[in-house]
Amino acid sequence: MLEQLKKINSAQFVGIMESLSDPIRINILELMMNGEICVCDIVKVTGLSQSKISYHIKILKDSGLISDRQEGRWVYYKLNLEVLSDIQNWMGNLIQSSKNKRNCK
Amino acid sequence: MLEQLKKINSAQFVGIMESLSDPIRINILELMMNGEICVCDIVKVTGLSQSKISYHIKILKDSGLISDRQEGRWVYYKLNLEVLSDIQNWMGNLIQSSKNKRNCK
DNA sequence: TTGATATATCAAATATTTTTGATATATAAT
DNA sequence: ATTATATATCAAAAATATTTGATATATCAA
Repeated sequence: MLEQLKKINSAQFVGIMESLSDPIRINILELMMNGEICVCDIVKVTGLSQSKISYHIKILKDSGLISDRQEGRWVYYKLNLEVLSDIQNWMGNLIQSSKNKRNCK
Repeated sequence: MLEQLKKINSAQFVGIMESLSDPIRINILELMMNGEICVCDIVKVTGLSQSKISYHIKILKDSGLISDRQEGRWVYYKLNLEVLSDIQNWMGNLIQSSKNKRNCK
């Protein structure tokens, strides 16, 4: 099946969608658009508590959307663009399959 | 700003991600890939309770991802492909901006 | 070595989402 | 008119997710 060529499956997709389903996390991702950022800078910019930011970052990391790199006391996080592309493709597939199979209208 | 040309904003994006963050709802969307489907058929195919399906369908509908059409006793739902495209574009923008702004590596 | 900073984690409190079973409404069939 | 079917909605219960404040660990600076 062509399906098996897909990089992510339905369960992974749900996991990533879950990690995107919160405004704080979207905000964090948007901050990462400019490249790497450390936890303390996210805390400063957002004004939210450190433990709250750590909590949300963990969810993003567990879903695979971001990855980290430690440098001394700091941990820098950045977007995993490949995973975002996978999601984009998954949606593209859904759209395409729908268009092809659509029988009426 | 070019930003204003975007079809959906960050809040709408979160709303749609929320509606995608549940396996039952992804399952329902996948069923809609084949075109319109009524609630009772979703109930039959999934084996889940009718009120549960109605609950999840409402979330999908409220986010704008699906739309409905009544025919007699039946209500048929279908994917809103334009909204899916909007989401796909939103991700594309995030990816592109990230690539452009990325300074290191 | 002592003190300060960055981050993660934990348990308890809160808040939100989901499930369940019951009921309501509309449509159609007998 | 009565009965059956499709769907939506509601309130209570159950399940999950998030927030909060405290504490632990590691790194660095003085």
